[in-house]
Amino acid sequence: MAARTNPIPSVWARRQREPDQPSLSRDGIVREAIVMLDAEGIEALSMRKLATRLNAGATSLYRHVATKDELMELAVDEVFGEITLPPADRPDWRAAATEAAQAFRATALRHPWLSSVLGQAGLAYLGPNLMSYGERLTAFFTAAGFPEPVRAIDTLISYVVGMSTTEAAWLTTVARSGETEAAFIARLMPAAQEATAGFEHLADAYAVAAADPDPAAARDTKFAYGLEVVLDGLALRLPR
Amino acid sequence: MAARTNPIPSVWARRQREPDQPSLSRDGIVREAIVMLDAEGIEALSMRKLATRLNAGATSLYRHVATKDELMELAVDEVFGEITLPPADRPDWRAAATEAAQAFRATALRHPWLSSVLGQAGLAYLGPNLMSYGERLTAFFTAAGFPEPVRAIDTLISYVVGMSTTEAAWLTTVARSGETEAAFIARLMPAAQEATAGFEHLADAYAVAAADPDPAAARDTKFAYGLEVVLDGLALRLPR
DNA sequence: CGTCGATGCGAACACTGTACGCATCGCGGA
DNA sequence: TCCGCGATGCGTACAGTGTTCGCATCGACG
Repeated sequence: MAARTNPIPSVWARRQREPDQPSLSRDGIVREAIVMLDAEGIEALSMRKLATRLNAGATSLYRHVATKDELMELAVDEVFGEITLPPADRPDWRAAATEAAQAFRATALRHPWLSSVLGQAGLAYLGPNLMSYGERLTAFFTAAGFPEPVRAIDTLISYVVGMSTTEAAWLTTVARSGETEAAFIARLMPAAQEATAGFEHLADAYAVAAADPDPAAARDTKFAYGLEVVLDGLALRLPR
Repeated sequence: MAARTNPIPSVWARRQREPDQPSLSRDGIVREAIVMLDAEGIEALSMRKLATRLNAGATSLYRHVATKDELMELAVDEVFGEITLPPADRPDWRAAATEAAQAFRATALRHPWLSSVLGQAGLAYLGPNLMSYGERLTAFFTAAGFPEPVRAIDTLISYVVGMSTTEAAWLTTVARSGETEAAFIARLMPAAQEATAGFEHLADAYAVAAADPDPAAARDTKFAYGLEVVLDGLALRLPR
């Protein structure tokens, strides 16, 4: 670090530790990967591009991460850490479940690549943040008096995962088009009309959906509707 | 095929139409792709390997299919065609919905790669078989008197998709290990115990699940439980 | 000062999806 | 009979991918 007076050229070639980029670290790699995934989508993430962003050589990443799949596992668990749950002593299980479900959906939509990874790997990651999410959710349902709390949360998060991943995939398609959601729907309508020709119920449904001026709000209420359905069904399982 | 006596070399070089392999066709390509996907998983499917299986050159496929993504779309819609729905005049909406849900799950488990594709592309494919599935499902709920049949089926298939894709991803992981499901679970237990250390509810749940002698049956009842929950919730939306 | 484990990285390998241009085919018209 | 012509097959090539290997360099410790 001290200025050496030695004129040997190798001095200039010698790598100097950059203070703002404290070399490579597992966490740094994962974090930058998430930034890239959010910004450019899952198919744009390559080890080489990621390394370039970190001012590193492509293969240096493999000192901190065994494989790209492992990197994705770490990224998934990292974003699961974003999900904030209500405090454990919340008395109203229904409000708590609603909050938990909506928090999950919010992060799934904030990181649309998540649905791709879940489709390939499922929820079997065993990462600490996912574990803690499951644990706290189970605690809510146990405290509420559910006889089979694990079954209950499996049902709930199946719904949440199914709706959120479908939604995220849709939003990814929209984003790739570069248009607003409403504009994309409008452009899609001719194809949809042709595809639903002969299917009267669907044709109606598509027409109604396409006429909605605020698609994002429509998705919100659609999610909320299904969530209420599931919670109603679960409430019937409560003793008394 | 017949032994020609003409010694001109070009005769032997001339391509002979194989009768059993009636050259390339879009349907044939899609069908063989599905066979490969089922047998070796989604990451094993490459255009070159698929072409080799069809006794074709790699780039010949592009005469019938614009891109690999398009091929996957076609494959997805093809397997949606496998889903058999109960006859439309079935009076009991609940039985019909159960059958439809179970049929979906069955094909999702028979073609585990489907969940990967759905994670990336969602259900926005507009393929004819998917359309017809949606149409007939909507018809059931409309006939049953649901005020918002589209909302109802969105909720139902969100649950079904969420549970089925998670299950399919799990089964893929198991299959890659080459072990039976029970053996794989047994081998996973140490890691799971470590991962759930400090999470008492989860630790219990994992221990109980690992002790089950028939994991496949356990998955069946888990799916059925959640399905009943959703249908109960939906039943509350029926007038009267 | 010398050594050692950890870290970074350039080159290379085996693949991938796909664009391009040429060869070949069966067929309809002159 | 011959000629063209559109459809089909395919060899080559390109730009990229994840990952392995072996070498260079580093900071810390004896």
